[in-house]
Formats: sequence, C-alpha cells, structure tokens
Amino acid sequence: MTVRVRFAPSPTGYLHIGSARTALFNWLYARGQGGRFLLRVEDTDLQRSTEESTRSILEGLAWLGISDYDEEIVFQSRNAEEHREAALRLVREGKAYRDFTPKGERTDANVKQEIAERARTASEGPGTDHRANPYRDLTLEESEHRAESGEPFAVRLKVSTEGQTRFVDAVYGEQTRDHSEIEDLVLLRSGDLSPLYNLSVVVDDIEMGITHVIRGQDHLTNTHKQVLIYEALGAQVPTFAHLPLILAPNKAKLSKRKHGEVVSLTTYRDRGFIPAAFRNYLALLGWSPGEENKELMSLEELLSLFSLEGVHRSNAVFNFSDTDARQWTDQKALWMNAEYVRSMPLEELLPMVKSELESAGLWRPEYEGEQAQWFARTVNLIRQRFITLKDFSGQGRAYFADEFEFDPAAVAKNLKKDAALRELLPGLAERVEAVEPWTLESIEKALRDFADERGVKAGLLINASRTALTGQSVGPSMFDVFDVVGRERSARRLRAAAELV
RNA sequence: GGCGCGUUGGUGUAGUCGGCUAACACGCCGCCCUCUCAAGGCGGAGACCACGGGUUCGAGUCCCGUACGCGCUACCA
Repeated sequence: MTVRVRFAPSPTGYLHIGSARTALFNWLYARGQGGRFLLRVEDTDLQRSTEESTRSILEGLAWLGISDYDEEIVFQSRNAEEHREAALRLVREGKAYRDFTPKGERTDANVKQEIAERARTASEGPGTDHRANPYRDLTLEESEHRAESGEPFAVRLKVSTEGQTRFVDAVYGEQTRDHSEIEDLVLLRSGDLSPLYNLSVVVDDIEMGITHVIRGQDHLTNTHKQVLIYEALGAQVPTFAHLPLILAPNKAKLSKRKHGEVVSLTTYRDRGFIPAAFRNYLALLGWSPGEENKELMSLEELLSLFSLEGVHRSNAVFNFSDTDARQWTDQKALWMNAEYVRSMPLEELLPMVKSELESAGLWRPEYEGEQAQWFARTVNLIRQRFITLKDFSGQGRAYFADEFEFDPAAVAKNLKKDAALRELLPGLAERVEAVEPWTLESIEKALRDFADERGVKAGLLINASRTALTGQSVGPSMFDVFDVVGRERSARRLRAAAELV
C-alpha cells in the first residue's frame, strides 16, 4: 500500500514553526517511504481564513523546500456538501441522530473556563451521562418529520454506551478511551448544518486516501472521536502519529500573541537563514536519528534516517530570549545556520548572497561577469565568521561598497589608540600602492617592512588597517582583506582613515 | 473537575534485551593557535537521570504511587 500523507494547515495566519515542522515530518515520511505528500487547506472557518494566509503558508513551505505536492491542493470548504451528506447518511443508518435541543450560546473567550465549571458541578452529582440526550432515541420517522416541519437541529454521532475505542499511535503507542468518556459529538451545526472539524477531517482524509495522519499531539485525545467517525462511516482507520509540541522557554505554548515573530517561519527567511539549515534544525525538534545521535544532516541523510519511531513523546522547548537580541531565537538554530553558511558548497551559497546584496542595493552585475572570481573568493573569505545571510550586507558591507559605517568601538580601539597613526596610515597607503606583485606575500612583506622602518609593531598597523578598510575591529586575516579590497581602494581608505585618528 | 500524555545538566538529545564512573551537540568558562574576531584543537564547570516506594545481586532503563508540566474535554480548528 502506498503511503499517503497530508499537511493540513488552517489559513488563519502565518506559518507557525510548529506547523512547519509538522509539514516537514509529513514530507520526510512521504519522501522517505516513496509515498505521496498532499496538502489540504482547512479553511472551513470562513471568518478567520484568508487567502493572504494561504499564500504565506505556501510560500513558507516552498522556502523550506516543500512545494512538490503530489496532487492538487484540496480546499476543505469546497467539500462541505460532501461532509454534510456523510453525516446525514449516518442519521439514516441510525449511527447518528438529530438533536433538536436549542443551540446554546457560547463565546470563545470563556469556553475553557466554562468546561471546567460544568465538569466540577457535574462531578459533585452522580457523574456525567453523555447519553442523556432526549433526542438520542427518537425514531427515524419522527426525526424526519420534525426536520421536515422546519424545526432546527444539529446532528450528533451516536456513541455507544459501552466499550472503548482503541488505536495504536505510531509515536505514543496504544491508546484506549472508554466510550463513557466521549460525548455524542456534534457533526453538523444546527441551522445551516455546516460540518464541524472532526467530521470534515475524517471525510476528507477518507476521500484523499490518507494512510498516515501525522499531526500535533494536541489532537491525540480527540483522535478517539475521529476513530469513531471512521468506524461509523465504515472506512478503514489510518495510522496515526502524533508529534510532541514545541513550547516556549517558560513551557507555555508558543503563540504569536505572546512570543511574536520568533514563531513565524518567514522571520527566518527574512533574517537570513539558509533554508537547509533551518530545515535541519527543525527536524531535530522532537525527533532524532537515535543511536548515532547525528545533528548535521544533509537532506539525503534526513530522508533515509527519518522514522516515526524516532519521534519523541515529550515536548521540546524552543529556547530563545526576548530580552537579549543576540539570542532572539534558539542559539542552536543560529549555530547551525552559521555552520551551513561557512561549510555549504560555495556555488549554492553564492545565489543566496546575491539576492541578499540585491535587496540591500549592493549588488553589481560584474559580480557575475568579469568579477565573478573575485566575488566568489570574497564571499568565501568572509563567510567564515558570518552567521546569517544578513551579515553579508551588514558586517560585510565594506567589501561591496565604498560607503560603510565605522564601528565607534573599533575606531576607538584601533585608530584613536595611537596618534602616530595619523601619519603612519598615509605612509602605509603609499607602500600599498607600490606593492609588486599584488600577492598576499608581498602585501604582508610591505606592511611588515614599513612597521620595522617606523619602529612600530606590525599589529598596530594591521588592526588600524582592518578598521580603516572595513570599519570594524574583527574580520578575516588582514592580508586577505587587503587583497580582496584591492590596491586602489585600500590605499584610499587608509588615507581617509587618517582623518579619524 | 475528568481523561490522556510527558518528566535525562540552562536547551536539544543519546542511552537496544536492566550492568553508567550517565554520552553527544548548542550555550557558558579556560588554555592553545594568532594581526583581531570567529573557526579549529585541548580542557573545565554543569544531571545524585522529577520525587517516594517496590522488584532485582544490580534500575536512567521494569512496576506502583506522588508532584509538576502540557494537552484534550466546544454546535472552535
């Protein structure tokens, strides 16, 4: 049997990293098993669903490298009629019933509280009887009759009084739940008979031939209800695999409202992450390859190593700080990105640097023409200590533009430190102009000779030059910097920097 | 309240059938390298494996209980 999985986001906002991980796991599983990966947009909540959100989710997935859906994207709202039919069929078969109880008022804000309240009072009594509904055993004829006369009704699944549901979760193992714990869940709302979530999901999954439902652990308990629906519909129950949740540092659920942009996938794109790096990081949140405990994995390795057995049962904490800008997101994600930046194949990095420079207005066509070699060498040189793509236009700006900022701390440390530099820098500029041939060795020799002649330490000139040429106090080996910045520009910047001493 | 799920250093994890002086990565500290900062190399601090019982010659690993956390419990998705 071919594996068929789906990622089913509701388009009510941007792509949350937790959802992104769910998508990734589905995709890895499908691709690893030679199965099909499908996408279904769960847009039944018309109030909150937006096309904008759908587009942004698709974009986010594409950025992660997931855009190869094997079939047309399914929009759940278009299947409402089918869902309704399924529920009505269950009524006819006596597996569901019409509930003529007037619809109760309920606001989103206090549901949780209300549930707890109701449960508390109920527990003081004889316990909740989930089968107490007076319409549960109405004859089909009477039910039909009342419906035809226009009386509004909801449709509820008739959950049997005894026994229990059981399924084996690929991650959490065997799950059982007494039927007495499950109420007769509503399938269709009274009034417009619009389908509810649990019904829609099941009918669509059956329709789409889904064999493995891989989703967040928040659905684990409700799965029993869905199993009941599968059984009522006479369909085969798929394999379920629930994923542990991703929590904030205080162990609360990661949410947009409380945690802001760190939870949005697009943030990582916008802040210069390498897709493969973030994908690699995400894969490790709630899953590990086991035994070998490997962390840096190519896509091929990820595909061959990924398994549902390797998924964890405990929630993972996404570790970041909202007060320390350096830790705006999980440090390991940052580290992993830096790792990719400095060690991924240069030819794959170059196009990313190009688009970063483009958006910063620093790109020049020559970088792909006569200066292609220079560009590659420069990127390769500076990437060694960069963390994100943003650094190429930030810290790396001086390599691509003549207008760049001087870091005040660097100026203080390397230029203002010694007044002699006011006169040494122009002198060094002359030597640099005279270097022949223009090689790392002769540049170094020129500088060191000059330092000897003037009786100063080479380090003084080297550090001053670094700030003069790049505006910064840190960077690659200085002779490489001279080489890459070039003879003319170097000399010009050395002279200009004398003014800052 | 009920039901479910979880609990290995700050974080992510490894730890097959019980033998661990508890391993790896990130982060942190120090040393080396050195023109700076990274990277890299070496070393260090940090976990009585939530707690309490039990089974056993022996438990992070098995069983029970407790605590804590999370989830679900809706005519939301």
